[in-house]
Amino acid sequence: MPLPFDPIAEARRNWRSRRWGAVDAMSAATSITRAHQVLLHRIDAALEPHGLNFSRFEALALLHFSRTGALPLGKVGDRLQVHPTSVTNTVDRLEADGLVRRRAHPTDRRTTLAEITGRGRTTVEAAAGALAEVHFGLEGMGRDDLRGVTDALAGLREGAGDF
Amino acid sequence: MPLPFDPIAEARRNWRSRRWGAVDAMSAATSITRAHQVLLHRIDAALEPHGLNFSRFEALALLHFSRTGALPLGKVGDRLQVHPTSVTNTVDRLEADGLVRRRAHPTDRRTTLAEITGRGRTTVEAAAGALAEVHFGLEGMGRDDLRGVTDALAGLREGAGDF
DNA sequence: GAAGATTACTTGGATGTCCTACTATTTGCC
DNA sequence: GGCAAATAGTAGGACATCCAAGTAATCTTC
Repeated sequence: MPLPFDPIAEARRNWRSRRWGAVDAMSAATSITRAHQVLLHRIDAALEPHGLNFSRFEALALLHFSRTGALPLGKVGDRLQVHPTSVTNTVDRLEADGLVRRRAHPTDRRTTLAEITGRGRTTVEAAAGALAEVHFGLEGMGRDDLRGVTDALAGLREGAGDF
Repeated sequence: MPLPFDPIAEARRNWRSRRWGAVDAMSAATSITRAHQVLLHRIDAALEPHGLNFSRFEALALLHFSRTGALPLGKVGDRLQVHPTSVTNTVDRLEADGLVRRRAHPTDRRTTLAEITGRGRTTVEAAAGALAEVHFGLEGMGRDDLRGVTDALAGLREGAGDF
């Protein structure tokens, strides 16, 4: 059951009346936090029938797109912007499910490659279809809003040193 | 060290060439996910000297704003859009730190109230200042972008049944 | 060419979130 | 009144993420 008011609009009023400052940033940060929560829930629900969550889907898609179907774990972490230990965890699970295989790097024995399997490829294709069907949990938003949000946040990502 | 390209722009190219669909939604969802990660990290870093994380700060601010300084735990969860068990966990920690106190509801014995303490109020005031100083981790974004993002995501939140 | 620094990955531990299931209390309805 | 249904909070468990530290291999530099 919905609240009878927008909680972020209410927070704006409170912040303003206390003169706490950065009201627009507070609103945007809170909106992004909540949007992320809603999105992740919807996306994971769409992926659940395929045995994936969003992290594992992203890793699998990255391998699927790669030239040879295999990448060093470190590269996966760089591209998905997650901690090395999270990559280990993600690949552990993908490997246990038979969607990915660990392989030795041909020349650098420090490096482990994650290689997508045939089952990994069919799974990620089906999962991508499921995500597209639910519009990544963003069903209600129009193209202009989608692009507006993406563009506005690109500056943030760049400022964070992503690219 | 930054990537030599925007990973989301690269993902767009891959999705388009595979005809996976919902490219704009994919870009927006991925942008929001990453933005959330960056934001949360910066916000928690700003709050760390005050012994808070974002969840505990939000709960504390909500109590601080409330008329009597006390709210049922359930109301806190509704307003912050978090699971009841997360509220229990959050209040456990705030109580252990002496920033909040559990009290019995005067008439409904099922209900527990969380009441902010004097130390809770001084802490949340200081923490709010720290957050405003770093613009909630959104330093680089202008007012128009901040408002644009907030407005665009309001529809999503409403569609999710928040209000 | 050998020692020290760097890089790649994993392990173990802390945190935080959610879900399911449970107890206690109150409300609704006949 | 009394009993079923709903509500409030908590405990226990699963899962994902990060950090710190450890091992192994490679690179750098003199």
